[in-house]
Amino acid sequence: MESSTATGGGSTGGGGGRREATRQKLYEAAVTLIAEQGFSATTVDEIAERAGVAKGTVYYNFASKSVLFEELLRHGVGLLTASLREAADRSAKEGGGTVAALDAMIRAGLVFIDRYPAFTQLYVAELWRTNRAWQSTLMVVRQEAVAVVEGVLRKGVESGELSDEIDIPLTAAALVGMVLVAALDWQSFQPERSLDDVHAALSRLLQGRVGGNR
Amino acid sequence: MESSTATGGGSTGGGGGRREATRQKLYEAAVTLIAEQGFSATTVDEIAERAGVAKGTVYYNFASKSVLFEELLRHGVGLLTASLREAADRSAKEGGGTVAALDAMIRAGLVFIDRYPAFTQLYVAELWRTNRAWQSTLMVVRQEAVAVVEGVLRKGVESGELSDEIDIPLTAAALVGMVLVAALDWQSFQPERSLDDVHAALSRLLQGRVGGNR
DNA sequence: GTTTTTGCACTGACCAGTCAGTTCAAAAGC
DNA sequence: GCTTTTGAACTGACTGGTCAGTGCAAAAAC
Repeated sequence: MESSTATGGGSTGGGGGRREATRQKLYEAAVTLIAEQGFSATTVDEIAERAGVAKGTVYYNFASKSVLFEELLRHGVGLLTASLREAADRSAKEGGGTVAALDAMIRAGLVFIDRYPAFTQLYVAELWRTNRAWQSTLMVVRQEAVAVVEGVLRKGVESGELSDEIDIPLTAAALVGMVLVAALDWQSFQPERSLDDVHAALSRLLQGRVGGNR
Repeated sequence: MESSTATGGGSTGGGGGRREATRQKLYEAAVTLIAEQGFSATTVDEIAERAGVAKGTVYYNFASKSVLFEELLRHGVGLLTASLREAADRSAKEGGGTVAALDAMIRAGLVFIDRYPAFTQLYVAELWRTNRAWQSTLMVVRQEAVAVVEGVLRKGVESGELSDEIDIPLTAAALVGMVLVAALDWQSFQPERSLDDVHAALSRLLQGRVGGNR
């Protein structure tokens, strides 16, 4: 269903769907390899080989190795952000309140990581690196994701559900970190656990049933 | 001065001898560079230059680039573990209970990260990578650190202070992640905040004053 | 006199990026 | 219909450069 049509219907660009399919294959190959080995240790030859494509094709489709990587990052974080936002909105519609919304976002985060573990790994590994070409891309993209969480927290404070003592940016970062790290640990070191287990543990922590009042 | 190595500390100039001093300088140079650029993107020549040492000296002191890195990891995580354990023990001696011990460990973690940001960054970036030579080293060393947190949680459950519903390994991972990510975010994106601010935010989260009962 | 460091030339592997050439399906010409 | 042309997509050998690691004689430190 993919490549045979060169017609491309109303799509822009001369080649139609073939090109997009190639790019997709390259993304997929790159994300796994870079997550496993890191950006510098992954060669363009490897990416091309894993995608089943010649090296030249990589450079036909992307200006450089790092441009390929940057577009990968943008695409992936876009997906995550959309997923978080959707979870928050749905929860809001169901009228569960702020804590329910946070909980829904935790679950959405876990589902995302479960589905795209390689991307998550790569994101975490690169996020705090300074001195790299794509650093600014990463910062923008990070802020987008954290902002979704901050938005929910802010609403909670405004509505009086959450104490106005809480530090919104720091708390948002901590929550994101909690989910990220717990999920990566789950994938790497306790893959036998179910998503529900992990969600339950994080939920308990969020709701203060670990260190909390009783 | 700013020494962001996790390798400094303890041994004063006198004890180690000339060779040890050289190794320290190499650790310090390597940790910063690798945190900034990643392992593969950092060259041995760079490390030697930053350490103010000839390239041959690197190979006189370490069998290879990756051996240097592995020893760096072991050393750094050793310091972190010791610091966490000490915080937990001191808190236990003061009789503050489990939550106080967890809180003390959070602070110890923050202090460590504040002192050795480069090491922390590098550790997080490498921790979930598969396929690398030092992967097994990392797993051992990670388990050591998480085990300290798990120990405290376990004690809390046994003494009835914590619900026995909590999932100890997952909760420990989540707590570690929370501290790690919040601290790295603090360093990278909100460096103007004080350690106390960050500690307070995390403390609140731990004690359930965010999503918790009231 | 032994250990450690230096300086530097050298090698062999590896790798990002290039480019001249190939493929093939659709459009144009007949 | 059928041949020819076009050009986007793709190919893979090749280049120029980089880098881990070596070898070694001489200096420095202890």
